[in-house]
Amino acid sequence: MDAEITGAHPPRAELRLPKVLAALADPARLRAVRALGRLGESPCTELLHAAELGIGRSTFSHHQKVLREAGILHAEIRGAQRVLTLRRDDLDACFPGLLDSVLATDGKYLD
Amino acid sequence: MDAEITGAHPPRAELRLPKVLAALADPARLRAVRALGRLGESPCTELLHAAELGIGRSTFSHHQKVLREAGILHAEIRGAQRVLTLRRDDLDACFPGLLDSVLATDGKYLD
DNA sequence: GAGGGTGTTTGACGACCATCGAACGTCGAT
DNA sequence: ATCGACGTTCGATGGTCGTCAAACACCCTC
Repeated sequence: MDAEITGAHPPRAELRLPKVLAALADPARLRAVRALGRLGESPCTELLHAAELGIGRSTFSHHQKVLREAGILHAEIRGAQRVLTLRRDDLDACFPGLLDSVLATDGKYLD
Repeated sequence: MDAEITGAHPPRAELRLPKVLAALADPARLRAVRALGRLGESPCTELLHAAELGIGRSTFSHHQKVLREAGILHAEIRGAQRVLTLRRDDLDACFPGLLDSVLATDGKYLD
């Protein structure tokens, strides 16, 4: 049965800018978010490969948790896998222009 | 004689998004940047008080250095004090919309 | 129900970070 | 020359972070 990850997603009113910025500040997480922005949605392992992060599964799991707890992405259990999506509506409501800016930034300014 | 702080300000082409985000992710630095956005320009001590950071001078000096090395602000020696300004043009050129978003975010999403 | 794929959790380790106080250098004014 | 305001630098401390490997839990399929 499909299900939410209860308790792990902060509601919109509890999003905080410093936490969001800190979550986006790590190069691996930033690449994952930008890849997810292109893909629309993606299971963890698929995103791990698509973003070419060069890190292990457990480390990615940690990053995914940080992004989730910052309110940046949403995880939904679908069958055997967790499908990740960006929380575009909530981010745009709280921090207008921030996500668009991060997704649109030229790749030459990444590393 | 008035002077630049040579060597401490990265040129526009060397700005990096993870570094900028990391610099903005600290609550004290974020408040300082937002206060500086309101003031336009400000000497260190004045900004330290205007932003109500609750930290000492040496700690503020450290934060100012982090922001400067990330390319977020510019420091100019004017007489006995350092006058700080945001590098709006460079930030807007590299990360369109980012600074505006950070400055415009509602204060209720800060802490 | 056995097996393979998927992702999490735990413990550990090294690196980095925010903070402070004290000492220092510099500038303008007295 | 001395003084006070301004800001930096240094060393130390306590906390947080990114990474990994190993072990675990879950789900789907055969």
